[in-house]
Amino acid sequence: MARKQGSHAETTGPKVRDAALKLFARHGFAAVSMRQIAKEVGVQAGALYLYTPDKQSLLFELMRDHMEHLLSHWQVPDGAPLEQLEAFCRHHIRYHLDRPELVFIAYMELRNLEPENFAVIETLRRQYEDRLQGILQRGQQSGAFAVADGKLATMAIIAMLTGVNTWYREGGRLARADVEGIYWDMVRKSVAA
Amino acid sequence: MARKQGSHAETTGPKVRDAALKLFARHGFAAVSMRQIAKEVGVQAGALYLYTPDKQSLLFELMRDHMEHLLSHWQVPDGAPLEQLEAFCRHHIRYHLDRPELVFIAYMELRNLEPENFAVIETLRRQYEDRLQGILQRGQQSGAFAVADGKLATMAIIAMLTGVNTWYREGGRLARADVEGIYWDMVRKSVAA
DNA sequence: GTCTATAATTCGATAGAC
DNA sequence: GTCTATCGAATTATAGAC
Repeated sequence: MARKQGSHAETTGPKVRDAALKLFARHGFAAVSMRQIAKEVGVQAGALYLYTPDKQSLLFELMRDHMEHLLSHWQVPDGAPLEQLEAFCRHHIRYHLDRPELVFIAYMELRNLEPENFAVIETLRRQYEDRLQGILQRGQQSGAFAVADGKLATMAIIAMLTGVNTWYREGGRLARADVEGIYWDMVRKSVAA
Repeated sequence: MARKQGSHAETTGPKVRDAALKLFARHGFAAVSMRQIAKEVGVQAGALYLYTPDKQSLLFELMRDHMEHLLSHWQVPDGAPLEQLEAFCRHHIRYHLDRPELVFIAYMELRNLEPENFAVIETLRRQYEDRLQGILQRGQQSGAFAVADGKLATMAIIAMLTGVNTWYREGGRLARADVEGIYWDMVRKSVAA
């Protein structure tokens, strides 16, 4: 417990990732130094390079894993477009409220990605948007929705829902279930025929 | 024209502000150096300090001026809540599409403000949100709107509208007037009784 | 696997010449 | 009002001891 040196590969790896997540979310990628991350982990700066080739990879892997998990964690269920849209909205809010730091980084640090990394993240993000756009499109065709422009409505709904992370605080006036329900009600009405 | 030295106080001051605006928006406050700004302006780094006491003031004054202008540029008009809400939405979109860089900075660089500067900007932002919340509250009381939670609806609408800056590109598929109209239609329905 | 030490750059900000 | 030069500190990343 008191030793300052030794082998901790299994625990230090995740700790580096967690420290980077926390500090990037709080201060921004560019404002955080490798020494700050090392201090948070409890090692010297040089030791970080056993777990990441460089600072950029630390950011990219956080964002890529987040987007891939977002995509694999939820699929559009069978059913009517209205039910699919409700499932999307509720899942989006729940997932984003559960991971405020990852969500924040994924939206704020795009410009700090090197071009090839940026392209990867953008492709994943586009896949997520396409799921919602597909739901809206099928609802439009079936007459369940009245959406003047599918792409605009997709971006509008995602922006509206993701905004929950800017104001919602645990233990506040509204419970999570309330928040989910109220957002869903607004989305439902906004695309209603 | 070819001289590299001399007096340019009247032109250099605004150029410093414009260069900071452009570079902060593109790369982020923390990632931009005073030397980069100086290069963009066409002076040496030392000369910047004739126009700003430090880098932080450059950021703060951009954000403060933006928020103050947003507040003074538009007031809630007399009329029914529905008309007020339409005016708010259309103005918000128009104003934000006209100043994408300032809007981006105002939303992204809050965490790079020193505490006292942050407090000033937050107060201004809150004033803007309160205008919309007031409109929704009066509409709720008059029966024009059905809003389950005024604060949530305020944040949802602002997030949805501000999101236009993430995807809209001049000369694209939709004209500005179309974008305004479609967003307004979604907002109107989302709070409809 | 972690440490210490350091190379090579870059940073914000200032001093003083012109 | 601008430039050059520079201070002092911080940066990413690496080398080599243990």
